[in-house]
Order: sequence, then C-alpha cells, then structure tokens
Amino acid sequence: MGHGEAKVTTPQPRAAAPGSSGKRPQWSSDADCPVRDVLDRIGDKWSTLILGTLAEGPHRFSAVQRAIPDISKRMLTQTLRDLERDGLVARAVYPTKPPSVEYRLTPLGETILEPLAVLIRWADLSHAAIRTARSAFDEAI
Amino acid sequence: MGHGEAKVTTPQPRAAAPGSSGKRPQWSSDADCPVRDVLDRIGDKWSTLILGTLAEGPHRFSAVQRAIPDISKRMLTQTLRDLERDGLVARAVYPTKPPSVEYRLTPLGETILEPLAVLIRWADLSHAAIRTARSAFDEAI
DNA sequence: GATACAAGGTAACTATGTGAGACCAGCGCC
DNA sequence: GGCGCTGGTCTCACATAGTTACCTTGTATC
Repeated sequence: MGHGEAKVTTPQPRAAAPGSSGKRPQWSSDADCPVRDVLDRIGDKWSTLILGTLAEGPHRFSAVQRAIPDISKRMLTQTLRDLERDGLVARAVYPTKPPSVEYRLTPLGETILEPLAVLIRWADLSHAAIRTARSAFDEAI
Repeated sequence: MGHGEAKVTTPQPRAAAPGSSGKRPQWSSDADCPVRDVLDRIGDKWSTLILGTLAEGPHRFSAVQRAIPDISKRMLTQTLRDLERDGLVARAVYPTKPPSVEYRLTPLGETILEPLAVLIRWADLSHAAIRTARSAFDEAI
C-alpha cells in the first residue's frame, strides 16, 4: 500500500484545551481552531527548516540531514512523518541498491511557503527592534 | 518553545544544499536566525491568542483572561511578560482604587498582525485539506 | 571478517512548556 | 473580622519536546 510500511509509531493526537464557551472572534481558542493546528505544526523547532529545505527541491533523507546539520535523526524522522501526515510533504521510496527515500513538498505544502515567507520578511525587518527591546527590558530589571 | 533565555546552539555554517545552485536561501539554521526568534515567540500556545485579543484594543489583565478562558494566570503573566520583553506589548499601570494594569500592542506589535493574518488565512483555507490528509494517513496505518 | 552506507527504530534520559492551585498586597463591603 | 476583587508570584507536578546512543537489514567496499 503505497509507501506505508505496516510499522508506524502510534499516532498521538495532539490534545487541545477543553472547550471554551461564549463568543468566538476570528481568534478562537477552540480546539478545532485551524490557527492552533497550523501553529502547532510550524511552531516546532524543525518544521520550517525542513519545509525551507524541501522548497529548494526534493531531498533524500540524508540530504535533508546534511542541509540541517544540528537535527537528530529521530527528530528528522518524526517531523517528516508529521509533515507527511498533514499532507505537506510526500515520501517516495525507490528500490535502488541501497534503498533511497525522497521527500518533496506536495502542492499543498508549496502553498504554505508564501505565508511563511511573509512571516520571515517580518522577522528580518523586526529582529533588530526586538533585540533592542529585549536588551532594554533585561537591563531595566 | 523557548521562553526565557535564547538557547544558543552551536552555530554551524552550512554548505549550500546539494542540487541547488549555490544560492544562499533565506532559510538558515543559524542560532541567531530571526526566523527562529519569531517562531519561538509566536509558536507557543498563547502568544497568538493574546496578540489577537489585544488587536481589538487595550485590555486589562483580567479582561484578557476573560477573553481567553482556558489560560491560567501563570501562563498569562508569563506570555505577557515575554511579549513585553520583545517590545510587542506595552504595559501600563493605573493607580486606581484597585490598581489596574492595561496591556496594549506597541506599534511594533501592530506590525505583526498582518503576517499573522496571512498565516491565519492559509490555515483557514487549508485546514480541511490537512484534516483529510491526516485522516487518510492515520487510517493507512 | 570489518567497515561503511542507506533510512530508519527504539530506549533512556533530560529539558522545557504548561497546568493546578496556594499565597500575597491593598482596598471596599457588610 | 471575613470575604471578594485587583494583578500578580510561588512551588509542585506532569506531559511533551528533544537529545544521545545503540540497534536493524542489506549491499558494497576494504
């Protein structure tokens, strides 16, 4: 069945906060809030780095690891699996002499690149101000 | 995500990704990478919710807590402090009968609203596809 | 036989984020 | 005096994220 070997770690649904009640603005704290979903995905330590790497084109497992030297194999595997589970990354196994596995962005995965780029642009523009504010705050203590 | 001190991993200069034409991508895994800074800030559980609440106007401490019912006082205080430290939120104390504290976005804080809105728009558009992919993946196990 | 690579799996451990809830100050109220 | 409100701080405990290290299967190389 596709690439899916029968052995996969048990998927752990991310539990969310108990239901809130009352008005819901566009910023909802509900469990099924899509924002929460997205931020839980890209908010971790490695997802954006991996997406950025795959944005340059398909990579094999070890190629991703070379591109992001300080990631451990375990986290690379796990993050890749999570991204695959969410349909942002596709995994293809080629039965070459040493079997090689290739990861690439799906069409859906490509669409997150632009929102991410907007955020990155903001980060680049603002990080000087943030660092200044941070220093000022820390010295004011 | 990293609250408090920035956890500095050993900065590793990385070579150009294989297969790419030597262009330096904006996706760096360096420790002082602004993207990491931003995602560490907004990637946590409450920051975006608080920013969204304050986007509607200044709020007092307890008003924010009413707007986000499932946040604990501890996390509210801590996240507000972190946002203040980064210059995204300003804190003003008024010596009223019970002293009241008002939080509002700084001009810098206002500027993150748009990148965030772009991301939220993507999340809204894509969360159906993500959930579908997730279900398919989970059942393929 | 020993070593290395491919792409992982797994266990043991640590670090951190988050939550629950007690406690604190000053003030008003009855 | 006792209770509640304001905006916090504090400690304890837990669950999850993340790291390190060692294991697998098979082929190729030394």
